[in-house]
Amino acid sequence: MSIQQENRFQAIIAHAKEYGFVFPSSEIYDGLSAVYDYGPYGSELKKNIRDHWWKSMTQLNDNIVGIDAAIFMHPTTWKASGHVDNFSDPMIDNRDSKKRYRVDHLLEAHADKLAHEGRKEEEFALLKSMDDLLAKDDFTGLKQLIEDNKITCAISGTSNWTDIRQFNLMFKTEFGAIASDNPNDNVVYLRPETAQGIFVNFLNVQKTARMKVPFGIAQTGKAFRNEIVARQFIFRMREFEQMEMQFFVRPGTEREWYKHWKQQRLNWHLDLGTPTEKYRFHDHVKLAHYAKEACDIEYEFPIGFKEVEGIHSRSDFDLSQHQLYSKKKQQYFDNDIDEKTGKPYGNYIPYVIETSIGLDRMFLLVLSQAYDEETITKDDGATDTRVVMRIPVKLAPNKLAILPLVKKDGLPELARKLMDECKPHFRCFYEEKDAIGKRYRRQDAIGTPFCVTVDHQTKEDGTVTLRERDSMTQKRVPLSEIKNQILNLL
RNA sequence: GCGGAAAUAGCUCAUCUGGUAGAGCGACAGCUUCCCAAGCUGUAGGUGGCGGGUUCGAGUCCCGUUUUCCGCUCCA
Repeated sequence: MSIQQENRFQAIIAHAKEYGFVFPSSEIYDGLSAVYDYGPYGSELKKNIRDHWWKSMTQLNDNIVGIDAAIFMHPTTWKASGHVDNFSDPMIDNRDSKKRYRVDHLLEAHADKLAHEGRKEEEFALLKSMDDLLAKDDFTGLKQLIEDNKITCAISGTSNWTDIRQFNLMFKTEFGAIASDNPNDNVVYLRPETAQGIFVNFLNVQKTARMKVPFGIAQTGKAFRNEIVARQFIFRMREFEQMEMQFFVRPGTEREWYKHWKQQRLNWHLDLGTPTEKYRFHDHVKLAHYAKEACDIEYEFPIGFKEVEGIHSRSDFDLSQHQLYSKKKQQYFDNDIDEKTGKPYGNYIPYVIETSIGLDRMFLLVLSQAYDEETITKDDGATDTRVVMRIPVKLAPNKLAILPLVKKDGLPELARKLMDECKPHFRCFYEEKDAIGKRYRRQDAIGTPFCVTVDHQTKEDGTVTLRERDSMTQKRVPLSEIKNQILNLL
């Protein structure tokens, strides 16, 4: 990463805070690591991104419907999905090599070694002790076990171990107001992904909305993960928001749908005006256990190319797992005629293509793409810098600023009238303080695409100046046409 | 997690070798102003990250701690 890019990232973070887009969480208490709050303009921008995604998914595709599942889900959900097993392992670090190990892996490796040396009884004893201690979450005992067996790090060769720590990637909380003797009785997790809320509702949605495969279910919502490293601003947060769509298809057609959605999703990004060269696909070579094909859409952030969205061909893994754990059939009966057999396709568990985009990452993408420090030369030859957020019109927090040139001679009254006319239709901002140039710059800094200035000529011929953010050009437009002109651009 | 650096007003910074904190910008109020910020006047805002120590006296020296940034590490 170059110094210039580094500075640019810092500048964007500072700008986001100073202009009410993103604040560190609980800042007056020194903040909460990897948690952020969205301010007045940030919350508008975020909402606009979410709405834009939602509309493009559900309104523009008649075979996609939305849901809003709860963050709390039955704990078995996460056993079925594999999260319980994969997201909470006791770990230990070797202080010399800085290498981190899963405790069970470390002990099992040692047990293997014992087995190879023909010390079967010791092997079994070790594994049994390990299982007992793991079941009790006895980390002190486990560390003692590692030390007693003189297990060393394969890299440093030393046994200079840290204490054992549990890495809970999922947040746990207690369900029910009454405490139980066994705390495990009441455990629920804050969902680490929104997808499972879609999968467990697959049949509810299919039946009630009378959907036929292929169809999709879209959802936006918060998800929670304990990230090990908390850095990189809102790119990596413990509480974040996903926008996911699971598309259910007939087995055997997943390939073409995967390709379809891969292209569709890239088009969605490009449609916002971002140059193609800022995007690239990253096809996964190593696939997760459930995946048949997977890729990321990466955007060139100031910190390099990073994943914004993932498109995964998940096979029937999720629905099959839920069928297995819930003992409820997750099948769909397909009445369409299979040309090969002349009969309906019949019952099957659909395959799934997932598109999953991080709303907060998309937000950061928009900020990164929009932020610009521009040097402009004035009429007298002097130079000046302008910080402008070139946010796409449809995403901008404010669409229009309405500014009387001076706050007298009846100009504020005319401006207020326009404000009243426009504000039911799109978000407007009114200001009569300070010099007009200063007000323009303030709007540039928060990405308002248009400013209308009411001046004395308005009183004579009913026209105002409409000033465009990116080019700073202005033209005279009849006051009566402003509302419709802006509406046409949204 | 390890190593390094930093922390003074909303922002950028100053306060020489310890003597009880200041500027510019910004914000707010008013004046002025007929189209691209930095005209005028006024106002607000700091227990100098937090805790402890040395000292007659600490923003300044020492220790601890927290947070942030950088590098490495880790990452479903």
